[in-house]
Amino acid sequence: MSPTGRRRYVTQADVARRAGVSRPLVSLVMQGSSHVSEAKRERVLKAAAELGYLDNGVATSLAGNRSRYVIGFLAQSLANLVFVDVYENLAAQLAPLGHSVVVMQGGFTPAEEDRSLRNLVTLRPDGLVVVGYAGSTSALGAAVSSIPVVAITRQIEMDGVSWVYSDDRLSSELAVDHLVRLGHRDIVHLAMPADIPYEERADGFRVAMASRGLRGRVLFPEFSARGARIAVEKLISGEDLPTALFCGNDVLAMGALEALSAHGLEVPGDVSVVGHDNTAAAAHSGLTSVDQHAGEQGRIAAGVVMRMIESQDFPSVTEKHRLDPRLEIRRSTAAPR
Amino acid sequence: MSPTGRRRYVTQADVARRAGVSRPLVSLVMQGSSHVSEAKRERVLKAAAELGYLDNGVATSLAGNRSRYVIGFLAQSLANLVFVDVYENLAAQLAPLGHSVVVMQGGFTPAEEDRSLRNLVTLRPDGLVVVGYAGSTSALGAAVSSIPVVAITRQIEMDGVSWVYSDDRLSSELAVDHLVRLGHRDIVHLAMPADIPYEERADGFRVAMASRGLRGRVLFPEFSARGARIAVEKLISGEDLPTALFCGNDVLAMGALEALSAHGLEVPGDVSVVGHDNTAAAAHSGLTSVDQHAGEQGRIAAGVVMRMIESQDFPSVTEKHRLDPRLEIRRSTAAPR
DNA sequence: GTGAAAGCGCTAACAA
DNA sequence: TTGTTAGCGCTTTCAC
Repeated sequence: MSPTGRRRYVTQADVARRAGVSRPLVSLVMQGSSHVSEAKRERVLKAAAELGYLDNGVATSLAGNRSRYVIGFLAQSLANLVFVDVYENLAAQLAPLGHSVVVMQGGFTPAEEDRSLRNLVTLRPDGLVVVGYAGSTSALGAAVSSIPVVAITRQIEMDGVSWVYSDDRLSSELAVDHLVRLGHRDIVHLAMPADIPYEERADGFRVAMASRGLRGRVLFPEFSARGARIAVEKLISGEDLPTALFCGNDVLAMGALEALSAHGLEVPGDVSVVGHDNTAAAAHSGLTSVDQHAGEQGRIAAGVVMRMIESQDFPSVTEKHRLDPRLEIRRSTAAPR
Repeated sequence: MSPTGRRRYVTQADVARRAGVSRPLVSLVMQGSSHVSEAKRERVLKAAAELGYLDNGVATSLAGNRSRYVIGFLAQSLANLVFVDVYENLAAQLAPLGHSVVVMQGGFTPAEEDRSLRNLVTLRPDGLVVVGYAGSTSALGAAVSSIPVVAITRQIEMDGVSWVYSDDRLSSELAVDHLVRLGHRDIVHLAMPADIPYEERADGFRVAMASRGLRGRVLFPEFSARGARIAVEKLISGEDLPTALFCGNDVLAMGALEALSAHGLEVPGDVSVVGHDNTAAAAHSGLTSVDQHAGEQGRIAAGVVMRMIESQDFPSVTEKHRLDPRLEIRRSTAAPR
């Protein structure tokens, strides 16, 4: 025990001593090098097991390891299941290869996102995946100058940044098309905040409505289920209720459903509701929702980071992937009365 | 650019050169030491900003920094909002102090949990918070021998491990008491899997029922909303439906609600349903649910890790916190018909 | 208040 | 196949 009371982890030096070999030899064994005699390899492995050796990724990283990567994952919010979906698929793809992904939550303000990004970069990950990034591009630029970055959900045009993106304008087009075909003409869009970069969802809605000769109303509630609930309650009490609601994401849609049911209004009888992201919440509540293939985006991102990390001439090589969303129709949408 | 195409991050040496000071002086400034002249401090800060210096937590950690901690957070599942709730409160508590928390997802099998734990420990965090830990205690022991660990949701009696725990037996007692008072006598418990350590929830249910002279049935569905749905469908088709369902957590409860509504059964008219964790999902669907104060657990854990890290004689000092859950009553429960 | 020197645990040339 | 020697970027004595 050291003076501070902290115990030391077992190091490769400890293992080497016990196995009666040199220190670097232990390193070779740990990296799975094939240039080690079977006898020594076994001695080293045995000693390591006996001592309870746990490799020190910090030292490894400092020394410049190039075999097991750690990927940083910056999620705007962990409370939103789409992001978790992306993460799980990304991690599942990378884990079998021996790489790990560490997560940090950003936030909804650029300041929070910047702070989290810095904290994450401090760990010197070999690559970065950001999803729903709302931070400053300058902060991203600083990271990018040294490691590969892939942005999900945003098309960030920057040297060294790849992106995987589901077409948000098409999302809105799909939702509007579905509702209009059912016979709706008065549709309100509960949008994501304008300051976090999902403006294409709202723009797409306006365009989709306009192209059909309809005028769509766009509301910007506070970004939470509660905010959506309040916004919808205002519509109800103002007798300004449309026949359909298209929500920027499922979280907002949940709030809308709550408000509607609290006021005795039926879905889809009185109001049809469409969400976005097709999360578990949507499935549970029978919500029609736009699916942006979050899992697939995570899987694609895994491939992209790996290729970027191993590319000989980063940051000049970037990839851009655009996916087409699709609509999952459930019982929350029907023809208006 | 190095031969591999990777650019180098700006180091303190670069900053020192530019500011015309020695290398260690930059280190002092970065740590906010007060033993630096104002003039040099400014020169250093200016140079750092111009160069875009980002501190290297890896090197810092290796060198044995003791001022900004990184806490590892191992969550069984990020798709379960209770865990996210714990994380957010923990992080919110630590962030203002300059510490950061990195997240890794474990899993539902000991093997997965062990692997994630190792990956996390590899980053050499200054402390560890595990929630819903289902891994082997030996793997935990290896980590624990060097850093403070606090377990949430589990009472792990081990040297160097503190815990924060909401009384799971009481949870079941609260749920059963509520339902029995309403007049229910036939209650089924959809339990969490027996192999991940939540057996106290099921045990508590059995005890609570027995003490009232009732025999409670306990089912172990596959651990997912889908598993619960299938289990409840089986009850329905077997005409074996109780008047009330107490679910091990809200995810299972969501599945139960789905199955019920799919078969035209009313909640609470035909069946009352109680969940556990009082997540956003419960709030959205009007589900009565046991609240285990997840946020509060996260906040407490933050204090505990900090005290343990700064304790002079870790691992001898551990703390144990037990909370009393409470029942949040919503519209999913009522007297049986 | 500031600089010089040593070392954290590991990997990567290079020799042997 | 193995050992030797440096050095990653930082903090920390310890002198000055």
